[in-house]
Amino acid sequence: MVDVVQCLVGMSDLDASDLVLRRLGSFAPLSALDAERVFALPLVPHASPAGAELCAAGVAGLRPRFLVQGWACRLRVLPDGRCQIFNLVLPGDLIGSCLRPHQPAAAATVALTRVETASAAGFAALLGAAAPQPGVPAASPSLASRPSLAAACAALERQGEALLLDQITRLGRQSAYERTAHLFLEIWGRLAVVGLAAGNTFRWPLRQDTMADLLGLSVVHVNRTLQQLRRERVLELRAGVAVLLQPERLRAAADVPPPLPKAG
Amino acid sequence: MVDVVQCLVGMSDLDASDLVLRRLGSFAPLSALDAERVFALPLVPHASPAGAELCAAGVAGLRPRFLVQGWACRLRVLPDGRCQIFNLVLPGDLIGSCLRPHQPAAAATVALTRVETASAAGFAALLGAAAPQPGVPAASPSLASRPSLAAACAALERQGEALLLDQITRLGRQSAYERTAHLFLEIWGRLAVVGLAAGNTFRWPLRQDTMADLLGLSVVHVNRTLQQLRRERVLELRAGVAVLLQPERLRAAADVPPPLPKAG
DNA sequence: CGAATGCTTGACTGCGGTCAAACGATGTGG
DNA sequence: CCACATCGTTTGACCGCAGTCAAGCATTCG
Repeated sequence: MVDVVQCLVGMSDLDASDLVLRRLGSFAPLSALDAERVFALPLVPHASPAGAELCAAGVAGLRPRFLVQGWACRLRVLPDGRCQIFNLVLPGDLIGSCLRPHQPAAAATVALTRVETASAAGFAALLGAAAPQPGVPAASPSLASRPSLAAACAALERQGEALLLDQITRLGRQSAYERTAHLFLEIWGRLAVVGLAAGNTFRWPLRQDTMADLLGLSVVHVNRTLQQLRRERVLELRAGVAVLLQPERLRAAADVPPPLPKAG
Repeated sequence: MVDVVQCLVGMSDLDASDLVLRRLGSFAPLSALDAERVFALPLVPHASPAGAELCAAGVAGLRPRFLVQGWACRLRVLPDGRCQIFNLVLPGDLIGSCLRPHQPAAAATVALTRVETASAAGFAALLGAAAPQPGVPAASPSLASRPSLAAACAALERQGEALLLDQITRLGRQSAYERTAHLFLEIWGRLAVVGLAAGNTFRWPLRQDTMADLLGLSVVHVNRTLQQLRRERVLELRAGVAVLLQPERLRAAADVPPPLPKAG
């Protein structure tokens, strides 16, 4: 129960470094040295209100940042007003790329709730330092041989791409019901990694019109689909909190096999 | 007319190095030195038949390759047999990443026609030489100051992501007619960059069921949409050759503003 | 010549969009 | 404290885009 409260209230017990560390270590455990380095990063959170544009599309020279609190998303608005959300950005995720720094973003990033971000400049510097530094012989491929920060970062960005592919599959080949089920499972898993899910329960700050833009549906149909999930007692969704009552049924509905083979 | 024949017959007049050079230089012109370096690469083509899996999903340690002939795609097959194509891989495109080498691919790559690929190992090595570390440039910012190979490569991968976002927009927010129009425009532009389009005319080796898997439609409806485009004299599509009779009307239908602001 | 493959067309159905109205919660000023 | 506005959710009625099923046609190939 304490877990539930802590997770739902926010992150009062989990600071930014801890969060980032969990996120980076979620693919392959970091070495103690790397963990210490990350933990020592000065992650000063900067708050933005809901609706703020955290990153404009096409603007070059932006420094990557970590999202440490709240939810954001990347989206595009068509000339006629239609809007499509590409992916959600959750706490621990990177805004901008560490491996391709300074490249202009392909899409705008917008805060969906009040958010806090922290510059990842120090982290990017770590990446540059981690590989060639004294200690490890230069020419040796430190990327492959041991789980390093650069590898964690690469895995992070690779997962980002995999999530985009999931999104394409949802939109192209799944029904509204399947899409919705799949989305809840995805977010559940991503939040759990950074300790923001308490069992089957987690915060769900998305409005139904936002879910519509994300799932490629109309608001009305999102509502109908949620009603169905509630009626079937598969999902509980009230007051900004989601409870997955029957994850197995959700998984069966979503039909997609567990995404990543953990990979190294 | 000669152009048309050359482009439609294949690439007898354009070797692999030339192709790759055009592709890399399509974002920002390469310096003479870089161009020379690329041109000196030993690109030995390796042929695979249509249907061959060029890259399996989830397998690590793969070396990046250039596609130098034919069309391929990245796709996923759902447990129940439904199939979704994520993007097309056209001549000059990279299979696998140069900036994140050895990472397992998030999706399988399959040849749609007979294809020829050439290892990009030499190119990746060039990258290592041009910019000391893959990732953050150590001290001297060769990335930002002048258009280098690494920048070209980053732009390449960035465009790849932008195309995925386009695909998401198509599937999530556009009608069948709009999706189809948008797709033809995208491919036209991409082929033109590497000299594989003769004016409004280019090869189109896709079957209608492949287009269905790409556009998230049924074969029947792809057919109906193509019929409509033909009836309206906007598109000509016969014998594996596409002609955009009225690109402006296509653009109006696709509704998406010209994608990239050229960016640097 | 028949078989296989891919394209085309028609008839029917249904998922999901649109329009419209009502409802509940929250907030705000008189 | 209430009247009222605003915002998000909910529900119903209706409709159309696109899927499914099924058959027929054109080409290519064995």
